[in-house]
Amino acid sequence: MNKNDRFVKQLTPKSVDFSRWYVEVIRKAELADYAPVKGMMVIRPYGYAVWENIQRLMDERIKASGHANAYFPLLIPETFLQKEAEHVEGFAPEVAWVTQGGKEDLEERLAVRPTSEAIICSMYSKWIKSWRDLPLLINQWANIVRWEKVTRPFLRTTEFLWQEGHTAHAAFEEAQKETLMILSMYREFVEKELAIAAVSGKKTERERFAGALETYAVESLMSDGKALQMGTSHNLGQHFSKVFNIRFEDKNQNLRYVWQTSWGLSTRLVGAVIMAHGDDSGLIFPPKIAPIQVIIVPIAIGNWKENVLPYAKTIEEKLCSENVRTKLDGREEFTPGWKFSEWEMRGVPLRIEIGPRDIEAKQVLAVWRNTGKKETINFNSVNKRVQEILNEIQSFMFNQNIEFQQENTHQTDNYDDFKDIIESKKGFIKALWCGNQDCEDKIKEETMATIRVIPLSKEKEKTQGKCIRCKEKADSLVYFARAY
RNA sequence: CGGGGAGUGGCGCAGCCUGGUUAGCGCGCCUGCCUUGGGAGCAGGAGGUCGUCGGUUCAAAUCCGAUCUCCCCGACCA
Repeated sequence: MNKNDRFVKQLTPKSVDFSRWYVEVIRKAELADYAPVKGMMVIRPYGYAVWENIQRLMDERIKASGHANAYFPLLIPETFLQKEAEHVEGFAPEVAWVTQGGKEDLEERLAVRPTSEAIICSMYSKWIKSWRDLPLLINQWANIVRWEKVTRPFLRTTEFLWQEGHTAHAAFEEAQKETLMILSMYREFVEKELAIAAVSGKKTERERFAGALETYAVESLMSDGKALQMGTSHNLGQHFSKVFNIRFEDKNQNLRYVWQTSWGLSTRLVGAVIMAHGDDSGLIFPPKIAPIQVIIVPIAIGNWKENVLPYAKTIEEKLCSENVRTKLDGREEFTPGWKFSEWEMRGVPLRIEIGPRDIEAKQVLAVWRNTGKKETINFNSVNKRVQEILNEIQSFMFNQNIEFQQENTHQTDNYDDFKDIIESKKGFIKALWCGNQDCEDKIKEETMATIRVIPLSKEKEKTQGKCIRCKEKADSLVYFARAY
């Protein structure tokens, strides 16, 4: 067995078995581990660091757009959940219930929140009395429990972490504006920070959030060609304000119900980053969210501790002082080759090698994780150049993902072609649709593809024609895909 | 929740069909020496009531039943 065989044995190649690669790389890279309760996982420090970066970058945006963070209770009385008919019907199958406190049975059972509309609305009805109280713009970072039948680490777990924004407005137009503002914020976040190309738009009635007037979503393609919802933004209309009695007196002394929105994105995004960017050697993190952006591997030869290590430490300190997340791997028990593979598997975007030859030449060797490209950098310009390279890697990864999305976005007006593409090539299919839910259901039955989004910017000329399946007059051009 | 597969030291597996010494192998781990520019080598060592509960038996990792968890494929979802 040669060295390469041995390496391959450690991680199922992505190209051979995508699902297996996914769960293996999560465990080997120590992102997460399974917990004893079905569908629950432990997010380990390396995985949690990714979430913390996502959280930080998202939180900045949430606050910059005028929202404030708050925290609402984990447990929701059953009667609260039941107020909005569609809401309770939608979530009933996956709610976990608390029925006992200590040894006493509770008079009313309590839901472990599957989402917080009910509890937040009940509070909003107390807080909102006047037009002066609006808009109310609150976000919370919280955990959520949904008793899903099938679970996968990060993508769908029984408990997950997310942010959920809940806003209340005086007019429909304001709520709609908020809904779409958040939608574009999510998309910008996904593309800029996660380096994943996205499409955004409205959901069909079938895919709409339980209780919402309209649901919008950002969707991306994973590298197996399946689509993943990256974030959703809902215009709740007055569905909740009417049942929770959230009213305000306007400037003309009329009593009115508020218009609401809610929106969220979750730890699922960690899974998205894994699936969108990884390769046969393991993870590849976009620099913006990488827990470690630069790994320094000293080449341990001879009395390297005297020759090499001090230089390596100096470089580490320099980069850290510039807020580049840098780690020096000075462990003596592993060879450089072992460390190379290890940090590649763990997705560190840039590796810096420094050995006696480099010291001699007053340089370091930088190696790109995504392309394998190598570049020598003079000692004096390490700080500047490393930061440039990290930016280059970020945009390279994004551009590459845009290309991937383009290559895997097909368009057809022939249903047989449609079936063929979904089966063989996967990816997005842009096709005309009549707007009829029955047709949408049939397409799902026949092809397992669903409508991911109806793009907002309708290109008028393209929406003219016939529905891909029923051949009735088309209502809109939509994105179909098989989805997670 | 339906169909399929799997649970044996940290990881990957063999053993089970046909019950019977001390449950074995590779990797990892610990100690020492030696190495280190793409997963080094040698020597010694630690670690397992075989997922859990119950049954059959003189005797169970092995046979039977139940249950939990994981993986894959469907129906449901961030």
